[in-house]
Amino acid sequence: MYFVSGYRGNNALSMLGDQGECVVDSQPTIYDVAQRAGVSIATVSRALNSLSSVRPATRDKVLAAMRELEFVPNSVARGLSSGKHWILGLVFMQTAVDNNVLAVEEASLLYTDIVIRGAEARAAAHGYSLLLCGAGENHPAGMTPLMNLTGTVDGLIMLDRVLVEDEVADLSRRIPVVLLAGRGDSSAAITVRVDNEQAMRSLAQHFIDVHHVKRVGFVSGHEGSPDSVAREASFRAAIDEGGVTLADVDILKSDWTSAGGEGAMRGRLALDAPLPEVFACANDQTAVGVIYALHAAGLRVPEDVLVSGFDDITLTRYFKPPLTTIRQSGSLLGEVAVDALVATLDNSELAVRTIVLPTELVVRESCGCAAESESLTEIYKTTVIPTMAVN
Amino acid sequence: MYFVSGYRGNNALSMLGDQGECVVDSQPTIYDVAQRAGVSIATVSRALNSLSSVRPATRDKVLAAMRELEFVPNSVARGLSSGKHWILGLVFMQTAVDNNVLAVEEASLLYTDIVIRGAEARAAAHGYSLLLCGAGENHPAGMTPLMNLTGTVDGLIMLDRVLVEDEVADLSRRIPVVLLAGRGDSSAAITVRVDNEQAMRSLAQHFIDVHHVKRVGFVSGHEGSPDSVAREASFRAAIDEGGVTLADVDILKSDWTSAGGEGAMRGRLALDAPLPEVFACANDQTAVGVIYALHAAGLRVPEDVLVSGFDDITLTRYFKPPLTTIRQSGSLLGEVAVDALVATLDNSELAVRTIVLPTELVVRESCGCAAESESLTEIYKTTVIPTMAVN
DNA sequence: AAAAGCGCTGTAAACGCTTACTTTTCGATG
DNA sequence: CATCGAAAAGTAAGCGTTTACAGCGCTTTT
Repeated sequence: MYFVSGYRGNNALSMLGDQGECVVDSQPTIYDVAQRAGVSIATVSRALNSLSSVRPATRDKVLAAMRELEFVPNSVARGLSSGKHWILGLVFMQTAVDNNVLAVEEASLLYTDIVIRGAEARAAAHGYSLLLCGAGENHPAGMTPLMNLTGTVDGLIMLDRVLVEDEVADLSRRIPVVLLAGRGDSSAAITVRVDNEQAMRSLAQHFIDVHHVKRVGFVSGHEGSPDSVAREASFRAAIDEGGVTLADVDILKSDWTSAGGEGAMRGRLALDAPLPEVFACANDQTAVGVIYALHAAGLRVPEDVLVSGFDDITLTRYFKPPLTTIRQSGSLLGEVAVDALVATLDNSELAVRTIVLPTELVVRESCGCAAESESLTEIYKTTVIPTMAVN
Repeated sequence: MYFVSGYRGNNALSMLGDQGECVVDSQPTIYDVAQRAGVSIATVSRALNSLSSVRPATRDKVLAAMRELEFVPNSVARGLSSGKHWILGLVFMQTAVDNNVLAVEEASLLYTDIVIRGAEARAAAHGYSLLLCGAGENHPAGMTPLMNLTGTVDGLIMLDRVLVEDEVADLSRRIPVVLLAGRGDSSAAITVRVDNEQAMRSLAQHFIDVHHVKRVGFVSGHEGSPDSVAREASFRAAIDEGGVTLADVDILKSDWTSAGGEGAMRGRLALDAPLPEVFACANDQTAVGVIYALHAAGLRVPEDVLVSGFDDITLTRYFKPPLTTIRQSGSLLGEVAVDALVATLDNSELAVRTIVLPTELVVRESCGCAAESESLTEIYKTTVIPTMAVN
């Protein structure tokens, strides 16, 4: 039996009945547990971390005391002491949420959210929580909040190039950073992205080889978004190779949203110039808006114009016509990002600096293929996914 | 000029060039700043918190030192010391994300994500970050991870009744909790929810008064979900009052997803019993699936059967037919939840324990109203939103 | 039987900050 | 110019853990 010398604890279970109200009284600490179990705080800590060298009998005593006191370890204190926080940060573009709520709710939604969910699930599997950090127009303060996270999270995942290269480098000098949907040329961080090149190439080939189009159009995502830029460039490249026309007038600027796609197409229709045979859209929502505008103008899809999307969000399967699109797995993207980050955290070294995920062309009716071919998905599996030690 | 007595710092700017790699060396602390500025750490802390009583000249010296050292305050240490973490936790139902990724990606998506985004934006406005914590089938560990968060976050927002009342009470004994989409009967926590009753009542009235239906059906959300239960009960009550029939065979079980809605309707159609004139669905995705199944069976909407949704997610506006639905603002829900939580954190006391947000009936074509009436939205504004001190 | 080794456990010093309390500084006053 | 009081700055004690190091009681070795 030992006597704890510098005992500081003060709150052996003060569980004053169940009065329902939120009575936040100070919680028991390892000092309380130690006292009750008749051991030192070091032993409590060791038992807590199921570390080596605690005699079973002692461990049981400690565990019992913890149970009796309803002890919950303070993860902040653990974090301060050990430098490990078990929290991963995820930074994403958060478009303005103001009074005009409903008008903007959709922007870039869906896809980003699926990534977030994939990341969360995987993080949880590794024992981490996910700290969300929106960035964008209505999150003004710039780098400061991100820098402050630096002491809270163990690593950072950044979606959609929220920062410029220099800022990423600044950040990654403090903690490991994984970039999502970047262009893959960051020297400061690991990059995980989807194979936009192969995706747009297969789409272009499909249009050319199967539907024999001679003239195509493209509807972009949000200006400057790396994914949008990559998709446009890759599509153009493949189209050029095929000897098909992509006129400037047929490259429409949108913003990832249905409303944007609708607006862009209305604008194009107003020009009264002859339309291309097909519009490839930077994502599914845009395609939905584009088709809506075409319908409104009395044009049929795919009879008069072909349209394709990107992402394969679930809902577009239920559209009329069902959307031909590129399937990419957002959750996989999030999962791989987390795996890469955790691997970095564990090994401090990763084999590859860039991971490219495969896509798949999903042929449905909006490109003019027959309804029966819906389940016929031509698969263009691409790049290697480096196997990473998971778990 | 002072000499710091117990100086512990050790890393005056060790910014070894820019070698791009992630070199995580120990960061400067207030001790380093203090030394460089020739003051004590207390003064540094006070300058950092722009607290009273720091002479401008001194403050400038300190700030300059911080800038030179690229000092970033360690928020974990601040949290441990002050008990304030500037992090809010948000717990949500995370449906399985496994190999069968694409099949399940949609479930409960969209709406929850909008809530999350609203919460994040508002939290950021208050200076807080959002810590995401998924719960559900693939997040096994039960209460433990939530309890552990207790020392990390200042408060908790829980979506969709992830926990039973007892568990909520356990949690709220440690930190303030706000419940979302609950039934409003928790004594342990503040509840924020949408006015399902008024919503379903106005929908029922519309069907009865305008479309003179005699027999209706309902397609539920995920079993046991409080929102689904509330919507079904309210719809039934309003329908009963109107003297209209809601037969058991016309109450279909679904799960918030399009696939679920489609499956449920296929099952109903297989019965070969006469259909009701209208199916009210628990959310928009379900309605999309239901319409899909009806179309597949050669039935027209709204000519043969009327259909309505709930949520007013953006994409359903672009469907054929455009969906009649109940608009609720997910981001508002998230924002109000955060406001309520922050208010609790500030005042330790809030006027109301339950906040009910209004909904709005949005009449489009799927209920049989003319296309022209699309923008004619009958507004049934309901309950009071208690004005909360924001900012 | 003393020395050495090993397995547990205790002590105390971090971790990086906030803050109560104390001391110094400085301008104003008589 | 000494005195006083407020303002500014310093000292040190936490906050709740982890962990290096030390110590104690055994068993094993010689």
